[in-house]
Amino acid sequence: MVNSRDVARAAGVSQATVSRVMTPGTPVSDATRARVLQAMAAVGYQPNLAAQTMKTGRTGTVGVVVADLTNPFYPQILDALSDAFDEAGYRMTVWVADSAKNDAALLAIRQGSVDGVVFTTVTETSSELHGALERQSPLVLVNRTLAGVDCDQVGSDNVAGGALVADYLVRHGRTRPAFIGGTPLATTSQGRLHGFATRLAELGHPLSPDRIFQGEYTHRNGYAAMARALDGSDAVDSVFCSNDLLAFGAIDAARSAGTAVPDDIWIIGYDDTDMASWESFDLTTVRQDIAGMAGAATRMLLARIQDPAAPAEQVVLESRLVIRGSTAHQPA
Amino acid sequence: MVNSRDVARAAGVSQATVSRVMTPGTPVSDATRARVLQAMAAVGYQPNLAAQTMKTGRTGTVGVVVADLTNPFYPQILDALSDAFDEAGYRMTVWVADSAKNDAALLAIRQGSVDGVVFTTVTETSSELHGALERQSPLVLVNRTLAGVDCDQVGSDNVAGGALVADYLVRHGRTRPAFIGGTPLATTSQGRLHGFATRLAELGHPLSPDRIFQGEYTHRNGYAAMARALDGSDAVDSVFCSNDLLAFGAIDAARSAGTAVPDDIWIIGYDDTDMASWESFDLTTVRQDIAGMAGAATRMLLARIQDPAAPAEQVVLESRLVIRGSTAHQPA
DNA sequence: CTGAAAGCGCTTACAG
DNA sequence: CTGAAAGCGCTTACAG
Repeated sequence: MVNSRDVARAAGVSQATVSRVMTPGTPVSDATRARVLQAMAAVGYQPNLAAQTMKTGRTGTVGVVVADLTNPFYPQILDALSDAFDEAGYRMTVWVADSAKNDAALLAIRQGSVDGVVFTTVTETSSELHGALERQSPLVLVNRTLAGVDCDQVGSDNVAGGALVADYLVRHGRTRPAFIGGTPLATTSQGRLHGFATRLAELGHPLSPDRIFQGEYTHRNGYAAMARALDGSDAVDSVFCSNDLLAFGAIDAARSAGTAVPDDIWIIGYDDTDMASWESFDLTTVRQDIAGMAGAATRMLLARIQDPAAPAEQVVLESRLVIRGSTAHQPA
Repeated sequence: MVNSRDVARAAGVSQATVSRVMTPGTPVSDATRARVLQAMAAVGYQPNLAAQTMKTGRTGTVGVVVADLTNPFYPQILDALSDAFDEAGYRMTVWVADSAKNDAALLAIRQGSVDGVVFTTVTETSSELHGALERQSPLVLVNRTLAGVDCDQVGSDNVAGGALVADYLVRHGRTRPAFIGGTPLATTSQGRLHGFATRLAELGHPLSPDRIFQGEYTHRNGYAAMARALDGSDAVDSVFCSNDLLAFGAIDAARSAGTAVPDDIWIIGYDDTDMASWESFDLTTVRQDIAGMAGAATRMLLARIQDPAAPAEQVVLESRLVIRGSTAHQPA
């Protein structure tokens, strides 16, 4: 591998001058700069990142932890994060799924292989996480957030989102809804259920416990839960799924059972992933501003890397209901 | 940040000894090792990766370039690659989409920020790629491959896959098929079309040019192409889409147009992504062994990193047709 | 504006 | 088995 010393030799300058040419804001004469740049091109020089990192303490790489990529929400947020970090000139190391990866990402900060980490999928307050925060490791929680934890967080108002759905259903006379949720460990699913159930109760149509189904955020579970909901003795007239993936499964189950959507049953999802608007699903869903979440997370992480001691920021994005064909009514 | 010198001080040994404790196969007495390990734990030591990289020339990180994550094929292969590299103890830097990212990944090898790169989405023979190969940069092409390029490649036999579909359709009397393909730049789509058209001609039912539709690999394009195919004056009785995502769009278009699948038209995809088996699509498709591709690519890249000068290996995986409800017949 | 030199935190011959 | 020392390839005060 050719290094800055080789370039220096070729250009007839010192190694330090080569380094200065690469560092914006350092004084180098135009003539010298030109000679060095030409030498760099001639020998095919690329600065060694490990050496730069060792001197500067910055890697130019951030970490991102995503959950299960079979949930289209994660590819979409990963895509948006990729664009944003790319724009900022950062590389992105990705850890996919399973909770052990959260700790791997935190370890990476300590080992100096990333400058900071975005978590899209925190499920609980681990001691590792607390340790990282005490060490002022730059990290941002996006999507799944943790109440009472003092760190940068970007989420949407899941409670309000759940309430939105309750309002909409009751307003249109759908007073016997079921709830199909993700794992209770997911703070997103918790919030959506809470907002939904609370508002239903306020409106005089409390959600009965046997109409609450919870499991992993998978198509299969959405399908299975819907099959059970349709099987129940008392007729369910609508289903609120705590994400789109579950709703796709629910729609498929309804289709298999010969239950018409929306004639016999209304189905509502959460996220507004690209697929929600596909004709196969045409899903009414609570829209999350995925690109907005990614943009805010990126901005916050980069700011945090600049100033690890700054006060933590919490961003809550608004969500809104997008009405499509899996329910029959336009909003009032 | 605590370094190995701090640990040495705490353990009452030299810094070199601390380093030896971390390096398997180096002689350290049990007593010393124990003292050092205890000191490491006490001070919360983590070795600095940039320093290790500078000495060893290895980063322990590989790069992966994926295209558009809205195509479920890519999340699936990314997932599989993530598992495989994780198992091997490597971190994974991901570049998402657009062809400029291929060059960014090649640059990363030269800068020493990754030890090697897996490309899932090469579209053409760029000079950058050739330069990288001359430099013996460790890289593997998976999924999209390049004939005549001397480097490690893992693909499936797209020509045979296309022929498989032609055989199947003609055997069941579907002799007026259309082809909906991805961008002609994608070697995958090229091969599938080639195999399909060639076999159709051999069977006496040549594919007419006005029944060939090509565009980006998106749901929208699958939809639009199907709409045009259904609109054509001469009746198309079947459609072969060069990936599942296009086929999902095609199914949605048929659904919107009131064209029954498979009664009026048969639809076949390629990939066998998870979604292909969802009830909404129930898609007959050519199955690619995605996990097998990822496993082979990982194995080959790690071997290449060990020995950059070894002869290149080309792996071609078999594909097979998975019959589902978007076509009516079980295989003969 | 430019060079000589120190040092980031490791690994690894070289002695002992 | 262990220590002292060199060096990986940069950045950045310190002189001039």
